[in-house]
Amino acid sequence: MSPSPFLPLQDSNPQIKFFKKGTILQNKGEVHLKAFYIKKGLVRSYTIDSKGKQHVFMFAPEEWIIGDIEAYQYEHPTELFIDCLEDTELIKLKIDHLDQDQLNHEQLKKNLRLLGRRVGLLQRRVLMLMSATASERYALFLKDYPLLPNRIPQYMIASYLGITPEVLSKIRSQKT
Amino acid sequence: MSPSPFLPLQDSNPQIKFFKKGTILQNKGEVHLKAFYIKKGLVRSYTIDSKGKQHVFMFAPEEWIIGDIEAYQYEHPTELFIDCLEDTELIKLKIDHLDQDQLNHEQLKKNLRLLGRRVGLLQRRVLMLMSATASERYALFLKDYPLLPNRIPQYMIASYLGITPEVLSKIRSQKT
DNA sequence: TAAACTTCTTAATTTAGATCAATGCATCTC
DNA sequence: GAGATGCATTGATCTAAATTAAGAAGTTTA
Repeated sequence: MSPSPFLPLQDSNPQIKFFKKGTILQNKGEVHLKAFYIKKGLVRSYTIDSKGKQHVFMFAPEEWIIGDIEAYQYEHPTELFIDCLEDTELIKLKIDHLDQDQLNHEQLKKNLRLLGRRVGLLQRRVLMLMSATASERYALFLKDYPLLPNRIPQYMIASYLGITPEVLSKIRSQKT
Repeated sequence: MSPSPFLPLQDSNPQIKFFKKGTILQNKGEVHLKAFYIKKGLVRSYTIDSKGKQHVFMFAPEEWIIGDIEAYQYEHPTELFIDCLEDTELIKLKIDHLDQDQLNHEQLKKNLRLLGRRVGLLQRRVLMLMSATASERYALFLKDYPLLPNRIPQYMIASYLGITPEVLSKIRSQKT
């Protein structure tokens, strides 16, 4: 797993919430968005395209933050669903905690580093999607996230990589 | 064009530099990275993959900032080349101006918004690369960047969209 | 203005990966 | 413990887009 992000703003009294596997935390079309800091468990965000197909945008295991920064920044309803892949403990954050006035200097700098890393991750993902073959994509995924494959169904990994589950299955069988 | 970013840190005495079309501003493998604020002209970043093929990562016209945040954040040599597509006036920025200590509260908040928008742009790009057909990609590009097509050779637009110039040519001829 | 590059277009061929379909296993659950 | 549901595997097609190739315009340069 890549170097983990961190909590951008400690609520004075952060409330940990519990959710069962399968719970939907955010639906497409919602406007007043939250972000979620994952204490324990595994969460994912995804879109559903015009043909009804799911595309995994990201996975968030322990210590990650997940939310829709795009919708927040550009002020429109979210395209992303967010749901729990495992029983999960998390802290709800207001997404505008990123740049709120009351934040102090240190907290703002933390958030900058957090966002910088996210930009970096996305840059690598874009370049991968533009140039890598199916098996190169899987190899990169294993390198970046060595621990996740055991916790995530393969068809979701395939979706994250932009390939079909059938192709991923074939790649894995060839690798033996 | 999407809402434009802005200068994250005004140097007390910013030095405008001039470069001719074709000038390379950054080479793959460089370590002490700059970012560039474009006053006038057009600049692009791209990678070259193992088969020698170019992939355009982004275009930066007037008022945009371009650099390699990924390499900066993860502290490794850059994968990105940066060059001028037009004669260009720009201001060189230290890339660590993003989160440097001497920045005041307002400047940090500006930088947060800047990075937030970049995350948003990249999120949309990832989802596009995962789900859109060649002609859907071109349609999205025209919507997001209505002014750029006249300034950029088509084979570079194709590269940005992750398709071949031949396919883009066919799409454009059908659209008439 | 001739030669040399660039860029775009068009068409024929190939291919990686998608789609479709059938089967085998686990796990739930009633 | 019988049926249902969810997921992985395998193989047979299909297809969108890549590759290859060649020529037409347009631009630079010398």
